[in-house]
Amino acid sequence: MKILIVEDEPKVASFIKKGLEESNYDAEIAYDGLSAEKLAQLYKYDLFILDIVIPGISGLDLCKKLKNLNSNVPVLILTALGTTDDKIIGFDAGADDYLVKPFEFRELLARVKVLLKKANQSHDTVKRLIVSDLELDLDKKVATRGSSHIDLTAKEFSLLEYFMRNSGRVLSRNDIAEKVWDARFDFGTNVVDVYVNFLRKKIDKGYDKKLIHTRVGFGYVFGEF
Amino acid sequence: MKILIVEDEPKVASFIKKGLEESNYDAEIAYDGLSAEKLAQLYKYDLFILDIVIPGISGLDLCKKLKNLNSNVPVLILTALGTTDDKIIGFDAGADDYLVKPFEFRELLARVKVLLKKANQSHDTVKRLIVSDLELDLDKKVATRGSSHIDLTAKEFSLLEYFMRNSGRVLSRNDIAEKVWDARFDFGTNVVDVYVNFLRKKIDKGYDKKLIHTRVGFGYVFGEF
DNA sequence: TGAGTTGTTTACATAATATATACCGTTTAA
DNA sequence: TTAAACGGTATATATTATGTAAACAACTCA
Repeated sequence: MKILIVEDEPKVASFIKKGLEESNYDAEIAYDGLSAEKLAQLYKYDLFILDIVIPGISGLDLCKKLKNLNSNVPVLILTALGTTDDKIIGFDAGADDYLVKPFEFRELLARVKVLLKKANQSHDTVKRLIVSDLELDLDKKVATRGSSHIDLTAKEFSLLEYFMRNSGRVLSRNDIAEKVWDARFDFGTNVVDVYVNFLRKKIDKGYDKKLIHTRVGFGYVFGEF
Repeated sequence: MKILIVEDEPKVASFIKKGLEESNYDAEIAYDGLSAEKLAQLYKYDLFILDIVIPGISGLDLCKKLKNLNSNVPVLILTALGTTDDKIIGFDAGADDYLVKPFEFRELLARVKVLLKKANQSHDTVKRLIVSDLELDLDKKVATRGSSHIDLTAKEFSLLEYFMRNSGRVLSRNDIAEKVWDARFDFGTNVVDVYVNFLRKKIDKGYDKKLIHTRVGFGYVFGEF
């Protein structure tokens, strides 16, 4: 995770950088608006931390420019300007969060984590999928419901993964066959039904709250109800 | 955009509710943890605003539960507990933002806006058709009128979808039969009438404003009148 | 290599549910 | 007033889903 810190006070900048690096983030510093902009054009960052009062352009204008470049990258404004008016202006410039100096580093870290988590979710670096009390470990290829481990075969696993990644959405047999079995078009088989049955036995049997639901005429939905 | 406010102080709760409604958000209040949980299971919210100190379970536990239900829905913690430790605990519970009372409403609004923007961006695969107070969720294959869920069969669903996509236009039985039943030409059957009847029972029965109207000699129109 | 094991798919009987039809009473338009 | 159009319901038919068994395939280890 790459973070760009835009801050003209060297002491503050390196304090933040060190702290972030201790938490295994990859942090860089730009001491003015112009170099920040150039860096942002050259490299791909996952988060910007901006001071408002910086040499060159204002942090707010920089924020707008960065958002123009790629509005998906979150911006956290970190500044001494703490009135509500300041904050509103910051948010209007496109900031995703606004933290007032002086601040405790732990809070900054927590907020950074939240901002990066969001970006990640859409970016698919997730190691585990969680729906209700069911957890699917994508590395270990096992599921856990409540406190009991559930072993899955390869097909069961990919079916469950597909279900969990699309929980709450009704999936037709065709959708499922396409994604899990790479089947082109309607093929005269009931593999999907059979595997749904297998999964139910392993995941839902014995539990009050069922997670696999059939929508007659539509397909299946995964999730709590 | 539907927001659930969990706050036991009636004054504070309704203050927030009014403010949000002035900005055209659809806000509801739960005065304790248990009812909040139930509401969250029944309805789809786009944001939760939680106080930590509430009757029933703690706001933090509630936050965890909500995130388990659907981690995509953002949670903003709004509380009087303002130490950094409190905040860290809040973020650890899965909160997306943490605002300390007393606060200026404008700041809350700005933060709410940011949280909803994000949710929309990443989660915009939810396709819904909306006509009047009726909503058809194309992913979940359910309709919602006012706040009550309506289950539909496959044929009912595709008929309603056709209606909603062509609301305000008079649709002849032939049009409908062609699109929903793939029927070529006039066929000696009354399926369309029967299914319109089924839909009326599920959608219009008990409501003052009917959405399905018959144009004798022409067909049907869908929409408010 | 080949017997045993496990995983995957097919086939089919049974059950659940949706859909279509037929019918009759009611409303509508001329 | 009358014929056509529509609303509503019961029932038969067709479709869709479940669960089991067995066939087939792939992989394991002596």
